[in-house]
Amino acid sequence: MASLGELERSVMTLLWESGQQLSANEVCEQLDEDLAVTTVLTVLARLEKKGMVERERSTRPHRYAATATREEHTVEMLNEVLGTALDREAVLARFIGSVSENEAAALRRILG
Amino acid sequence: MASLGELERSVMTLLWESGQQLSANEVCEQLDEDLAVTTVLTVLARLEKKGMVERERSTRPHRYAATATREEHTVEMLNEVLGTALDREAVLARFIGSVSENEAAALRRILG
DNA sequence: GCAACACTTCTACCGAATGTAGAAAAGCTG
DNA sequence: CAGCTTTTCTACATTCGGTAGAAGTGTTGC
Repeated sequence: MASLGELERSVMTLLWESGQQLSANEVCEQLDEDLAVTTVLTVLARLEKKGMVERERSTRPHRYAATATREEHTVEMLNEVLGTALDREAVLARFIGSVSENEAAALRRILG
Repeated sequence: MASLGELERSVMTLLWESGQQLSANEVCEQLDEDLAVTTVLTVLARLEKKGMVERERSTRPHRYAATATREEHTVEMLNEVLGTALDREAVLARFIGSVSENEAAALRRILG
């Protein structure tokens, strides 16, 4: 389970893109919408509960960072979806067939 | 967006497994839980709205069927997730690295 | 054609998740 | 300690999904 709401996703995107620990205030400023800091704090707390964000509590503005990179997270999601398949190989086959030729070529390279 | 609730998923599984059009009553009977038919009708209507189910309105017990096979649907989900990636090739590479050796072998075969 | 039954639609309620933020509490700094 | 910054608590609104009764519509046997 790692379904994210709209705002939660925006915050994650920010954390992923910044690649560093950010304070709630920094997140708040860098978001497009004009939200109260408490709102951002609530969202960060929820993301922490979901395990998507780690909080450094030893500094005074607490600092938050994504626990996984964006790519790692995406791969987790992919595996979650694949886990619902009855016939994994069949699904993989179709899936591979659905990506671009360039991507298929990259896969060939990777698979050796 | 095609996130499914528990019951919605059960109903889809049933439709996928039966592979045919079913009436609300049939779905109801074949479900493990003991639900009112109206409940099943509500769920089927919601699934129809989500585009996951097609309804034949010309027969009297309306008949419902999945619009895509289970595999097609899973692949769609995979593509949806992949669509959120910035660097698709990187994600694909990691993803492929996360499947079993057997599956990787199957992919090699498929990719020719 | 109508009564009785089958089926569908409407409406509603509940709980959980998410967006939103004020009020209150806690920590820091001069 | 006073005042500011930051965090926590609490709360409310909305939406989604599970659940189903009441009311409406279609069908069928007579």
